[in-house]
Amino acid sequence: RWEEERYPEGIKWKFLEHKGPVFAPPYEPLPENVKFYYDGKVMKLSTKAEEVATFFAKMLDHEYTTKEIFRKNFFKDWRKEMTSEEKSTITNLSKCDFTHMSQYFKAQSEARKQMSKEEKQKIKEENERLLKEYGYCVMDNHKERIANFKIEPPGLFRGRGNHPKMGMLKRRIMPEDIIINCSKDSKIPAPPPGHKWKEVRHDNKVTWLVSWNENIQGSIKYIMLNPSSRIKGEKDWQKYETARRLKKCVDKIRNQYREDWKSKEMKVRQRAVALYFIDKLALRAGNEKEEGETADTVGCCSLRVEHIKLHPELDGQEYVVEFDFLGKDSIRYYNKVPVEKRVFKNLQLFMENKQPEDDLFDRLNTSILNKHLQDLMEGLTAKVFRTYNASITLQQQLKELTNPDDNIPAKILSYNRANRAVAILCNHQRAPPKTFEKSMMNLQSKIDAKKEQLADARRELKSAKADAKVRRDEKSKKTVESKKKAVQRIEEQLMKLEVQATDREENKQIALSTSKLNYLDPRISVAWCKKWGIPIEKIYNKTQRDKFAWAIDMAEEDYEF
DNA sequence: ATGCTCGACTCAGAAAAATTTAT
DNA sequence: TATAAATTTTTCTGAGTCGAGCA
Repeated sequence: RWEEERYPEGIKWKFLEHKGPVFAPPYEPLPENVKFYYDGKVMKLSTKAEEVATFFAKMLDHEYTTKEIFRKNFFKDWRKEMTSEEKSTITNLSKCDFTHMSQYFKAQSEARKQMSKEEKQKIKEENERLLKEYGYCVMDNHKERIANFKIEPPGLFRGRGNHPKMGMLKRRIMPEDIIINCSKDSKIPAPPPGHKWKEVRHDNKVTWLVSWNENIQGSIKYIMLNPSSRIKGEKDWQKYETARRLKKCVDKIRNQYREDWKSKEMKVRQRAVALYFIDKLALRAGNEKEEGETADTVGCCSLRVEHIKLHPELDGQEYVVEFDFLGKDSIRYYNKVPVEKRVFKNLQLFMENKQPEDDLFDRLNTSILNKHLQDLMEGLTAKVFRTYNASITLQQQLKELTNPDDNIPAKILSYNRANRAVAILCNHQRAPPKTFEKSMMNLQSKIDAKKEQLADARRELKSAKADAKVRRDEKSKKTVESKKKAVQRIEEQLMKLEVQATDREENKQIALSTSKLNYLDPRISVAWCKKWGIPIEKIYNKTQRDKFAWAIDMAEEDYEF
């Protein structure tokens, strides 16, 4: 079994064979009748300029294309692709008219939807062929699914939030950009005809199969294995085992940081307050970021004075800290938290004589914090607290919310509520679905209809009972029984709908999947399912069952995180 | 020691695609 | 029963974390 350690320190595999990546399809120029207009006049673009223009045209309905930075970055990069003639003509983006191009793409996608069954089937088969050929590799003795075997196509960079590089051109990746990683004794993948790989290497200290440099941030991108693979699953399992080790010593660590709030050293106090936030609020570590290269977001260690407000008293509570900042992916974190007096006093001290844009923890960074954590427990880092607190919260909430007498849908509602508690803790949010209001109304009208149906069924039952009382024969007794069953069935259906409505309403802006996939020890969920006889499919879909296969056959109903 | 950069990996929500349900 | 709408699942790729290596 792969759960057992089989590799020497740092060695990730002994044998690795794969077919290399799938490249983005080449650009297909627009048909002659699709026009681009500049300053009201038709203009035929060179192929390169046209390709980049289509990227913009395809996004025309998106809010991005109205943003100043997006337009500026796009225009700058687009001009680099133009011929000198085009460059001298096209000098103002506002005079460019992409609407015809945009309409053409909309018509295309409409046509795609209207394709016949046979055509759709053909495309499906082609995708399956591609997956079969390029979607798998052999790592040691297993055939494993590859996560992202397709190279990202060229396009316009879309950052999250207020990203300074939004709209820049993401260039096309060629075989000459690609580094292949595989074992020496494997069949080396062949580059496309007429091309060469940048490099072929044989590094079994890393898990990736393919890498390339990306031109926006200058970072490296990788092709790696699917979460269902041994190499990812084993790592995932280890992550939860580390979090369980933290469970054993978390009380000691908490006592320690509470002591440190009183330390003579500023650095130690800051470390202790930051750790308290990470533990209590499940904040991310907060590495420093290069200014101007990315959106302005922060985590715990990079919090600035402007991100918190101190309220000696607020709404009847003492010592309230009000957090308001943008975290990962520019998701807003807003929270009012009552804290211990010592924490409050320390925060006042840290903020003394500082400007709003100054660091709150000026003597602290993630490296200092993680070094300290390493001393407290082997393998302990800031993110382990998130995993630990998420998993322990799920376990405890499940214990609290599961009612043994509930039916399966009600128990699943309890599960979702426990999951939701974790998502809220971790601040996993989503944009409310576009159709949310409408979908709630539909559900409500279904509930109303069901209620009426129930009332009818009850009336029928009543009259059947009266009838049976008079006639006192077998046949009318049977009628009563069947009417009773009908009422019960409808009651159950109604209840199911009401549960669904509650669940959906509570879930409006909460994203459950991130915590489910990355923070909750799956063995807790598996054990809960076993304990209450809930089919695992009700909790995990196919992908999730594949990812958590290790937990599904490992955990028994008495598993404790 | 310390700080900085880079590489490799995990984690993140949006969007597209597939599937299910309603009409 | 075909089509459209709603919902769920999968894909996509950007955004973090964290440790190693180097000056």
